[in-house]
Amino acid sequence: MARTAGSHSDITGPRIREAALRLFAKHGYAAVSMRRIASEVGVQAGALYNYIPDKQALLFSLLKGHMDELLEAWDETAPGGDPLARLEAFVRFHIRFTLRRPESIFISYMELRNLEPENFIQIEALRGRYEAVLEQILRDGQAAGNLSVPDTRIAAFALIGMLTGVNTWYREGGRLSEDEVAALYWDMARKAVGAG
Amino acid sequence: MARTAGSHSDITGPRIREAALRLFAKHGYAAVSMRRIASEVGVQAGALYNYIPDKQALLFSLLKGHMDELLEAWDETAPGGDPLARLEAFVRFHIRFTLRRPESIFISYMELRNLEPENFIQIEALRGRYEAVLEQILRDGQAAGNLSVPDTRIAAFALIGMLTGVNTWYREGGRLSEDEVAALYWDMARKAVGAG
DNA sequence: GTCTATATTAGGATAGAC
DNA sequence: GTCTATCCTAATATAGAC
Repeated sequence: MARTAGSHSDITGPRIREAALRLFAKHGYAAVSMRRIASEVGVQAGALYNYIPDKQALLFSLLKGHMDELLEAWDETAPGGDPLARLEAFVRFHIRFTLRRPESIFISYMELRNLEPENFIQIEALRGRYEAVLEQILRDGQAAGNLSVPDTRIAAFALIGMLTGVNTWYREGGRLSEDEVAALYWDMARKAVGAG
Repeated sequence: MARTAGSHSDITGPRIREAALRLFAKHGYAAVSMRRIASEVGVQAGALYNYIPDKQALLFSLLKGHMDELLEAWDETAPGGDPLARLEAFVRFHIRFTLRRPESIFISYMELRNLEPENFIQIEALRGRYEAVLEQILRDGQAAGNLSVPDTRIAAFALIGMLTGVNTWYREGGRLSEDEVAALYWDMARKAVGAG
């Protein structure tokens, strides 16, 4: 949808972020030029700089937005009570989020190395908070005798790695629904932490 | 170690590959220039082209070399017999390989998107062969009643994701030895597939 | 707010001297 | 086999017209 001229401040900003997210996920931050993003949006490269100060800020904004959204979504979802129920909620939440925001999940750890040091520190801190959520659930479950893992910290990493890996094979419209995928992963995750 | 002149064909070739592997893993293929690789090796950029036709061929060569090495190493390691023993061997093999070749493992799936189509197809085929190894073990174990997973294909992806994730936290010289890490992961992997 | 035009820097790759 | 020098292309970012 090529366009010619005029003012579209309301929609251009979001469209820049959408295009950048999609292109960064597909080709990588360093491989995507500002011209290419602009072309996807239907403007010239110079117009992007009405919305972002530079390319790095665009990447940071996408990652920061993703992590904030992830943590807020969990805070709204998180149940209390039984550690095992909380673990199941976390697993299903993570799978659902990963399936619905595959590009955000993808760049949020693929493009960490392209963040400048200050930005990297901020994103890493948010990531750490998310991992700590799972580790706390595992610790509580261990203390309550609901489950048994050799090391709560490493078990948390192992579980997140297992769950996030769904991105490598899942394609929308495939043989399994979102709920079926979540059920499969919950079955394996539950057993992995000795709550079988 | 800057150098000035002379002929070093025996060592320059391998050093180019080592430098490229390290830099690609740290910063990403697209973010690393040929000049930077040359600088690490201690030659000028033009000299690289005595060893490789272009940058893309360098990336492909690294990924191809890694996958070949991975598959050959497994063929030499793979035991026969009991599916559960084969599964344990696979888990320990994968953890050991991942810990010893973190950079190769890292770029072998981070840089897939920077491969040109023909090259991508080749690497994907090799990756598929490796995943098929694990899936066959799971199928055999399922048939023999050694283990129980909801879906052998997805369980294979889940396990590989879990195991490869060790790269995100393991640092040499940390509190855990390679064998201890392998034991932790084997414990979780074994339980995850219902062979607890 | 967007365009066109451009300053400036850096990239991949090659040519020819040594 | 490596160096220096360079071609050519493309990148980020900015300036000024509309």
